[in-house]
Amino acid sequence: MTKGEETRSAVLGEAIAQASVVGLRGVTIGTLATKAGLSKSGLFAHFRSKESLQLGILEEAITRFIALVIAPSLKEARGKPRVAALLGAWKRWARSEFMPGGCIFVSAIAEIDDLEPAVRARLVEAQLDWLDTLAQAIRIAQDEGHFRKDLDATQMALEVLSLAYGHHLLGRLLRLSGPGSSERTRAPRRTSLSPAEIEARLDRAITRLFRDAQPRDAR
Amino acid sequence: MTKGEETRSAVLGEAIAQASVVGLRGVTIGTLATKAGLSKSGLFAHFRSKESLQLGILEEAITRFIALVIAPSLKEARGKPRVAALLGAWKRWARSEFMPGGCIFVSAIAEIDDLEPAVRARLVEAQLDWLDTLAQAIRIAQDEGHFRKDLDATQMALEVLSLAYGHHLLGRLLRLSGPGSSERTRAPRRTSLSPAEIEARLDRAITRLFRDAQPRDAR
DNA sequence: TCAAGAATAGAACGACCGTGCTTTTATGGC
DNA sequence: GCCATAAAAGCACGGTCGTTCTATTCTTGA
Repeated sequence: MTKGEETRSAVLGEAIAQASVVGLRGVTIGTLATKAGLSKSGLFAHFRSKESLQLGILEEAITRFIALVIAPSLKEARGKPRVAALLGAWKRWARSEFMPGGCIFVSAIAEIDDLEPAVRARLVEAQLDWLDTLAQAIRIAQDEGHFRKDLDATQMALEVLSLAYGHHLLGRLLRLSGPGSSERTRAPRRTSLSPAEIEARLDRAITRLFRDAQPRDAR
Repeated sequence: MTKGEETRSAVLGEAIAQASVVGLRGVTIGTLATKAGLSKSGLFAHFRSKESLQLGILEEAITRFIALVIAPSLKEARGKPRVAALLGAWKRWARSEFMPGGCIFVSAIAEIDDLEPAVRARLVEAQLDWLDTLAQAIRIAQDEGHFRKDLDATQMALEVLSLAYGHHLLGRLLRLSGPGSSERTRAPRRTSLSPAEIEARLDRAITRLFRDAQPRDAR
């Protein structure tokens, strides 16, 4: 790998971290350059525009997603184990140390309205692929007899992904509201919810989904 | 209402629309002033800092949320009807015409990492209140015998909200990927998903949740 | 080893950001 | 209808944004 490619990929690593926190739009060339130990123009030379930088970040994230989530799971046994592996890998992905702000795709989807059209299109493509992968794994699980035949695989994939994304959002909401929050006075007997709680409850929800998806005679 | 209060609230209305699209952080004083037909400094005088503007936007959104979602639903009959009303009102809320970018809270939660601490704290407070309201309504439904006694109300509230937020994100992801997207070639037989589809599937998921929550003898 | 070319730095640009200060204009109670 | 006061505009500031152009330093293959 040539020197240029090397720094470019190092920059993208930093950029992913930054984007996961402040969003794709919030990644600033100046700040990114400083963090990466480059001058603004030195960094800029690698990407010839901000849009192309954003596309580069997204592409790098997609590559890592495939390597860390999709590929290992596809090596698992067909059927329920593979579906479970996909979800387990995603949960690990969502708290990867290289994305301190959580899953970069969730952030990007939330800010989709003001993304450059090309970036938005690529994001949609990637998410549809991911959804399709999930649905396909579920269909295979149906064929294997692990899940009910009359199950709607698309529906289940969508539910499971929604639960994951929703819990991810809510978990981060609480993670960043530590004991420093001004007044703990009000709100007397409030629903107990810590980030760890939320993760456990996501597990519970998915477990229930899986149980419901099993053939009747297996329940 | 004095003139100042009048324009202030008009500005906040515009600001909510803007924030739902570009996020709280993306709301710029200059752009907002232009949209509202004011000069930058004229608008700035109403809020003495950007942080206080953001807090004002959030507070106004919370007020509207209570008026449009919480209050009407609490007038519904105790039990399942009230829970259903809350969810129905939320779905209407999420596509209110005054929030062209979708639910402002979902956007805000996604960008929570880089919100001013005070704004973040208020957002957390509001979301916990909302979650609590939902859980409480579910508990009442249990007392009324509409839902199983051994149900975990917090768990169900979290699941339902996660599904709503997750579907909201994914629905918007597709809504903004109209027929203009460059290449429709690849990805041959892809899972059929339009925004309307997604909303219908959210309904299906919630219906299933409700059915599972009913006492066994009612199923 | 040395030159060709890649990689980076430096300085500058116009535009917009949030925020103060001063001045002008509109409002509303007497 | 006048006038104290509220509301809005005008203007200027230091900073940062993305981007361009030029100059310098480093890589690398013959």
